[in-house]
Amino acid sequence: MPKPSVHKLVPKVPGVPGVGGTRRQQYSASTKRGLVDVAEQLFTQHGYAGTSLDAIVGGAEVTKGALYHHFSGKQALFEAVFERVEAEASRAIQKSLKENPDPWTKARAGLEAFLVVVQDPTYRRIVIQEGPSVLGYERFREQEERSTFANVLDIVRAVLEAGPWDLDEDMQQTFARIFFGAMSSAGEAVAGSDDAVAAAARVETAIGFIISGFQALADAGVELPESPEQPR
Amino acid sequence: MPKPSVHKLVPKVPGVPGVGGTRRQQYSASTKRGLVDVAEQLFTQHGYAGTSLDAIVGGAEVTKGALYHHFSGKQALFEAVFERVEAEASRAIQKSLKENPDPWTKARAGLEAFLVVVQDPTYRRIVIQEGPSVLGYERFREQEERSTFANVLDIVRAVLEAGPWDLDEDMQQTFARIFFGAMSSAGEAVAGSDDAVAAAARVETAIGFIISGFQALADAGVELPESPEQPR
DNA sequence: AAGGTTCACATACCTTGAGTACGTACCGAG
DNA sequence: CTCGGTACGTACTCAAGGTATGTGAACCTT
Repeated sequence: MPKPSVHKLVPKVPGVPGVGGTRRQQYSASTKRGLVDVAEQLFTQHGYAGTSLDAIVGGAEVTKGALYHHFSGKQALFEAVFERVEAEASRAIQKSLKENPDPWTKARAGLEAFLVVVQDPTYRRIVIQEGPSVLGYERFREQEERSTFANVLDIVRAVLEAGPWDLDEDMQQTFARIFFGAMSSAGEAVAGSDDAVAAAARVETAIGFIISGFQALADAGVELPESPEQPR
Repeated sequence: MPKPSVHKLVPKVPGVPGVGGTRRQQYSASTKRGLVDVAEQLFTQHGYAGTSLDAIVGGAEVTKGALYHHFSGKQALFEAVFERVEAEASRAIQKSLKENPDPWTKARAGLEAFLVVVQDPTYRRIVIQEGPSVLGYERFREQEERSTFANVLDIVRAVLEAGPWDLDEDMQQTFARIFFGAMSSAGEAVAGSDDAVAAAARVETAIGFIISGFQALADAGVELPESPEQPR
């Protein structure tokens, strides 16, 4: 006795198609989204290894057949969750960067947005904690490269170009990496703190101080040593 | 037919005990070390999830009975590996800090040592990549707190005390966190680079520049905003 | 409108691997 | 010498990821 479809049947009106594609496509996309939703929730709560596929398909009220129809396996499902979480975080940060032409205030706004993102339990668990292990370092870096890290790189470029220095691409990337790591670690400290508000204030003070150091060097016209040439 | 012992029998001389305890204790410690050795190697190569206990006990030429006699499970075995890797890294860094009384040169020496450590594939895989996921964030942080991070905190304290600022404990911790994250991320960039030497040089240039910013602020006598009071 | 085709699942099964229960040999104490 | 306990080895259980195959509903064709 096969289970009846859980989808509510909507009458098909030929001239008025649903928002996207045919009914089958809509239903398919719906169950797929449902799986990712449940997976995101369970992965956040119990981690990757601690979440069984049975629990996921049970929560989504489907079976493993559905899961393996949409995803090649557990890891692929995690990757879908990962991408969605990363994308949302990236959008949140970019949004805060809009309408901040001045690089210095832009940097501080970005920092603040990043500190908010990194306190989201889902982002912490999926991206920071489980991401490197589940995806492997290569894929993890690839994903970050074109989302959250891209934002940081953007900010760092703006700040560096405000100074008297002329840095090549590698050097800009290096500075961005350093600030990205600093902000990640700082964000973790904030999220792990008893008093997140006070901790966030401390972080902003500290990084603000570092930025002030940059400004001081910029004002003093201090040169940066040339990026060492690659002897190939 | 139970397998015979693999241990080479050494004659027991009552007056001259082996370097540590009785023969049984030596054998026991030997197999335990063997398990950790093999586990470290396999975890580094194939990751935590990708390494089966059968492979570990096979490599160590024992059985699961031995493994579960010494460790409560797979995670406990990983933790033993983790602690050893962390301890070794910490010792390497501390060694480079000896005989560097000046805080600024001490900071640069520590940075250099850290960049070497973080290029070790074992450290990268066990501590950075798999650590947070396998141990969970709490245990991971606990472990780091009293090893590698302690070194960074030490350095940061020395640098901060060289300046005109009087920072409370929380603020010192915050700065240490930030620099720890910066150095970790920078180290990963170095390790993931095609030309590790050039990348390391860039990192040292960049962080050196940041430190210069500190020195500039210190020389100018710039005050740091007071750490916000905890309202509770 | 009827029929066939394909997609979107459901069901049943296989396999791997972590963990457990229990048996046994060897070391050490008396 | 023997007796107790430690340090394993052996055989099993069970959970969980993955696979093979069946089935009905939706789409397309005429």
